[in-house]
Amino acid sequence: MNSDYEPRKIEKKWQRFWKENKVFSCERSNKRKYYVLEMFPYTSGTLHMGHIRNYTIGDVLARYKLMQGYNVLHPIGFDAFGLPAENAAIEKNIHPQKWTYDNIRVLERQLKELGLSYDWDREVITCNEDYYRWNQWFFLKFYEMGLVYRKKAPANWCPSCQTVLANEQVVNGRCYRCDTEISQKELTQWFLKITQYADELLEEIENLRNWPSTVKKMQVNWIGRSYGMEINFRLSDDLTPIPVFTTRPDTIFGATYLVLSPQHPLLEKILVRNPGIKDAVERMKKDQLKKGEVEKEGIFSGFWAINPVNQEKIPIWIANYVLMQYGTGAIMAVPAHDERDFEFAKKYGLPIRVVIRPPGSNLNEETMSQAYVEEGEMVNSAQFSGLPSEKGREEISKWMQAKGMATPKVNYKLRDWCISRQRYWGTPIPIIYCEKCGTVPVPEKDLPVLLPSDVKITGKGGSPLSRVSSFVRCRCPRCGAPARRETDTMDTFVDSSWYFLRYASKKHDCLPFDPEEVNYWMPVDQYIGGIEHAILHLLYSRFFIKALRDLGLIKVGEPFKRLLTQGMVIKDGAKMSKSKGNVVDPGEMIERFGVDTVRGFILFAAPPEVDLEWKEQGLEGINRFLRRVWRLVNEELDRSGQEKVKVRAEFLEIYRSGLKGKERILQHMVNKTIKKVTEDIEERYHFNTALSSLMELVNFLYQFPDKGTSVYREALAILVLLLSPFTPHICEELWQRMGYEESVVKQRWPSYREEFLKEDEVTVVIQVNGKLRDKICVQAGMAREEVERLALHREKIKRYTQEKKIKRIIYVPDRLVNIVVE
RNA sequence: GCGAGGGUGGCGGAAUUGGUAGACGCGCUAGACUUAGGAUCUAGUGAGGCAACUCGUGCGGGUUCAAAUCCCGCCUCUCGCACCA
Repeated sequence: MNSDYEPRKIEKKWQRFWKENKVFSCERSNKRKYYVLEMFPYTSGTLHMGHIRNYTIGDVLARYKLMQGYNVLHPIGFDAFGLPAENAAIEKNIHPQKWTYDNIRVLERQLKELGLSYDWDREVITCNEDYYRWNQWFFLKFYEMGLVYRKKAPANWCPSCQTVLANEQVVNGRCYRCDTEISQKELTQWFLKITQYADELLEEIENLRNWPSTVKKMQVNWIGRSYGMEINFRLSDDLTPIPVFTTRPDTIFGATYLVLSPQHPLLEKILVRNPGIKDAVERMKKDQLKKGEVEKEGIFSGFWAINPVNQEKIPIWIANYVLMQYGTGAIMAVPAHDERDFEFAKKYGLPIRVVIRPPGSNLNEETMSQAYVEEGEMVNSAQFSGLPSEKGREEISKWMQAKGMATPKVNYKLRDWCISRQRYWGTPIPIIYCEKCGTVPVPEKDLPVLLPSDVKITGKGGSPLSRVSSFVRCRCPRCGAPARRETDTMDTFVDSSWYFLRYASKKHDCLPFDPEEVNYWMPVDQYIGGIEHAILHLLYSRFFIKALRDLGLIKVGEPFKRLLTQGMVIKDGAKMSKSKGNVVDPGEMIERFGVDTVRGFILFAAPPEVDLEWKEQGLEGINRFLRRVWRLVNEELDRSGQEKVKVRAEFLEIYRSGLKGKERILQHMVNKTIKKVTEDIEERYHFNTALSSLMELVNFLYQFPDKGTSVYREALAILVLLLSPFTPHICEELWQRMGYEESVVKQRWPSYREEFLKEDEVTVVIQVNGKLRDKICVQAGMAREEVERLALHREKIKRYTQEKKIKRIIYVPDRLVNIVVE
C-alpha cells in the first residue's frame, strides 16, 4: 500500500471524479433545499487569497449540508462587465471581450483546482448576451412600472473612469474603484427609483436576523430616514416662500438666521440684486465638492426672511455647510441648539437665543461654549414655553400645520440609483430617441439590444458607443422615422443584483428565470462575501428583489436570509497588495502544500469573520496534521488489511451501550467530537475550533493503545467523515482506501448520542474563598454531601480551613466546590 | 465629532449560560530515532520563585462565594459615517 501523502496526485484524481460523476449537480426536488452562495468574482486578473477564503467557507457549508441530506445549490459565475476590461483595451490593445473571456478561462481553471463543490452547469457570465438581455428586459418592465426615469441633475463624475457614478459609489468624495476625486457635472441620466422602497428597505432590516449588525447599521444609516417638518419662511420684501426642513420644530423660536445652500435656486435672484457676493458663492460651491469637513464659511445675502411663528425679521445667509441635495437646501439656524449653527454663529457673531433649558439648570447665551442639543424645557417660545421639548415638538407641529405654516415631512439620505454609465463594456440601455415620438423604449421583441463589437476604445471623448454610427442610427419603433439610440450602458451593479436568480434556474430563455425554480430555491440561505459590499451590492440586490416581487415574478421580498461577511487575508499586518509587496500567490501555495492544506489553514487560523494573518508556518502545521491523519489511517490498513477495516454503513460499535474501559473512553471522545464539530459548523461557523477538536481526536487516536478493534476503526471512519467538508480530497482518498465505494460526499453526516457524552468520572475543582486549591476526581453525579465531605478531608484544603469558621459552601454539580471561610 | 466592534502567553487564537484562564496550532526547550534532520516520535512550555506559594485576560474602581465574561469611568486599536439640518 502506498503510504506517502501526495496531495497533488490525489487532488487531481478526486477533482476529476467529482466532475465526471457530476457529484455536485442539483435539481429541484421535494427535499429540503439549501442555497449557499459566495459573491461571484469580478473577471479581472487571477484569484487572490481573499477569494480562496470566501469560496472555502462556502464549500465547507455546502459539503456539510449535502451530508446532512439537503438538496444543495452551490453555484458560481462571473461578474464580467465593467471598466477594467476597457482599461485593458486601452493599455494593451485587447478587445474587452477577449480580455474578459481570457480571464474567465484562467479563473475557471483556478477555481476547479480548489476542489469546490460547484454545479458548473449553472455558471452565469454577465457579459453574455443571454444574460444581459434580461437586464434590458427588467429595465423595460421597470420603465412600465415607473420605476426608472431620466432626469438632468448634477452627477458624480469620475474624470479617470470618464463616467458618472451612483451616490453609493462615491467614498469620501472619491471614486470607490480608482480613488480619483469626484467632480460634479450636470448631465441627463437614467435613475432607478430605489427611494420608492426606502421605507421597506429600512423596515425589513430588523427582520434580517442573521445578518451582521454592522452591515445592518450601515444600511440604516445610509437610508437615513428622519421625521420632521417642512416650515415655510418667506422673504421679507416679497412673499417668495423659503421652505426649510427641520427635525426640531420645537426650537423655531430660537432661529436667529436662515441659511441657503450656495446652490439654492433663490441665489439667482439674490445675485442679481447683490452681485458682489458672487465670488464667495462660487468658492463655497467648490468647497462642497471637497471630501470631509471643511471650515464653515458664509456670507450675508443682503436679504431678510420672516419667521412665520413670530413674524421676526432674520437675516438670510449663504453658507458652505448647507447641502442642496438634502431637505430643501435651506435651513433655519438655531445656534443655541445645533452644533453646526453654533460654530457658524460664533464665527460670524450672529445672535444666539436659548429656547430649550436643560433639566434643572440654565443656559447663558454669552458664556455657553457649545450648543445644547438634548431635550429639555422650552423657554422664550411664546405659548409653548414651559413644555417639555418632546411634547412641545408635537404641539408646535400641530399648531403650525393648522396655521398652514408647515407640513410634516419625512426625509431620506438615500437617493435614487443613477445607473447610466458613459462606458462601452456594459448592458446597452434599451431606449430610442425619436424627434417626433420622444423617448421610446425598445419593444420587448427587439431585445436584446446587442453590444456592437467593432468599437474603438480610447478612454476619451464621451461614451464609446456614441461613436458607433451603426449602433446609434436606428428607426423609431413607433413611427419608423430615423432615430437615435441611447448610448449609455448600465451600471454593472445591475448585473449583480439578480445573478443569483439566474443560477437558480438554468438556461431559461423565455423569461429571465423560471419562477417555479426560483421560488423553490430562493431565498439564498447563506450568502458569503466581503464587507465592502455592505451598502452597494447588498442594498441594490434587496431593492431589485422587492421590485421583481412587485412585478409578480418572484415570491420572496428579501434575497439573502443569512449573511456572513468574512475578514480580509492580511500579511505582516497589512492587506495584501502589490504596492506593499506582501501578496501571497495561491497557486504557488497549492503547488507546494496541496489544496487541502491551504483550505485547512485558512479555516483553522481564525474564525471567518475576523481578519486572517497569513503565516506559512501555520500552513506547515496543517500539513503536518493532514499527514498525521493520513498515516493513522494507512497504518491501520497495513495492520489489518483493507477488507477487515471496511465497516458497515451504520456504525455499530461506537454507538453500543455497555462498552468498558478504554473503548468506553474512545466512544465518549468520538461522540464528543461529533457534537463539537457539528455545532461549530452549524451554529457559529467556527471552523477553527471544529478543526482543533478534530486535532484533539487525532492526538487521542495516536495514543490509543488498542488499535485494530472495531471501535477504533469506526472512530477512524468517523474522523474521515467529519474532516471531509474541510479537506475533501484527502478524505475521499482515505475513504476509498478504507474500502468504501461511494464518495464521501454521499455519506450521512455522523450523529452523536447524548448518552455517550456523559462522562463516568469528572474532575471537581475545590476552591477556598474563590481560589483554586485542589482538584478531585469523582464519579459523575455524586451527591453534594459526598463531594463536600471528600473536599473537606483533602490535606491541601484542611490547611486553609483549619481553625476557621466555614460560612457556606457553594456547590456546582460535577464541577466545583467553593468553601467560604470566616 | 458620531456610530459599531476589538484589546487574553513570544505569535494565531480557545474559554457556548459568571464556575479549572491560555484548548488547538505555531514557535521555542530538552530527549529519542538517525549518516543527517528543516522528517517523525516523546516530554515540557503565562510570569516570578529552590519551594510552599504569589501574580496574571488594556488601565482604575465596583457587584459577587466566584469576573476574560456583569456594571461604572478611562486608555488604545480597527472599521464605518462624516456638515443629512
